[in-house]
Amino acid sequence: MKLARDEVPLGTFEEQVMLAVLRTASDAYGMTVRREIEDVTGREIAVGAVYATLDRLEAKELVASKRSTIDGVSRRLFSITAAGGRALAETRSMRERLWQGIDLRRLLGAAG
Amino acid sequence: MKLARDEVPLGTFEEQVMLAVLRTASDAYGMTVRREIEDVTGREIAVGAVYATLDRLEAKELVASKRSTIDGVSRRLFSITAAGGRALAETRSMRERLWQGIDLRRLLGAAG
DNA sequence: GCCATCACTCTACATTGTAGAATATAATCA
DNA sequence: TGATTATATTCTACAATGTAGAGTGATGGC
Repeated sequence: MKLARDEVPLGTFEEQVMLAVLRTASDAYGMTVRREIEDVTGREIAVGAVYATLDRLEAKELVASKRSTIDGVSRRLFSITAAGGRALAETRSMRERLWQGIDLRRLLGAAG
Repeated sequence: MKLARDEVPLGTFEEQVMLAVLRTASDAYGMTVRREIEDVTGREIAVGAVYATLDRLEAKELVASKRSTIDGVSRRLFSITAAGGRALAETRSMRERLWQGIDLRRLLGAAG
């Protein structure tokens, strides 16, 4: 039971959330992150899913948050930490090595 | 509680397992799939993790298996189904859209 | 028969993914 | 002013996925 949190790639949704934070840049808070994922992936996301994941990512220090009030509306703005950036990079390169050499077209063509 | 199993992208490990099945091609069974993931990603994988995931993928009909005896040794050979291929493709394109426009280099450089 | 190998199954539990109701705060307006 | 609407977040509960390690069964050599 070692749980080397390092080396373990990000979960699918964790990665989506982190990427959405990056994409919404300085305006990354719960609602915009959710909308961004919905827009880009085309599937519906529950609010709770976003915040729960954001909380867990923050606990692992892969994202950071700070309160910010704009136009009288209080928001929790998120950003990616250095460790978060590394986790994203590792997750991606690990996956790229696995996809290496796989012919997606043939995969779909073969069995339809 | 609709659970549209479609549209939901594959989990990180599910994807790794499916890719390893493709990579080991006609020799894809528990042990080789495990070894393949370990070799390519560089991290240790428990046998149980592989089989549990393979079983769940089979239940969702994303992979199929059949018994085969070679040199007196019985093995459960796995292959990717058509639906499995589509799931892989969808998972990948969904992710690619999210990564679109993100500068990994800058991401790592900025905060190190 | 006993031991070592190889492949797989089972059990149990931790982490991640998800839904939806509840709460909080400010803006609007009859 | 207090009901109403809109926005943002928190909370609760549970399902699905990820993981470890012990257990089982078959085979082959000694």
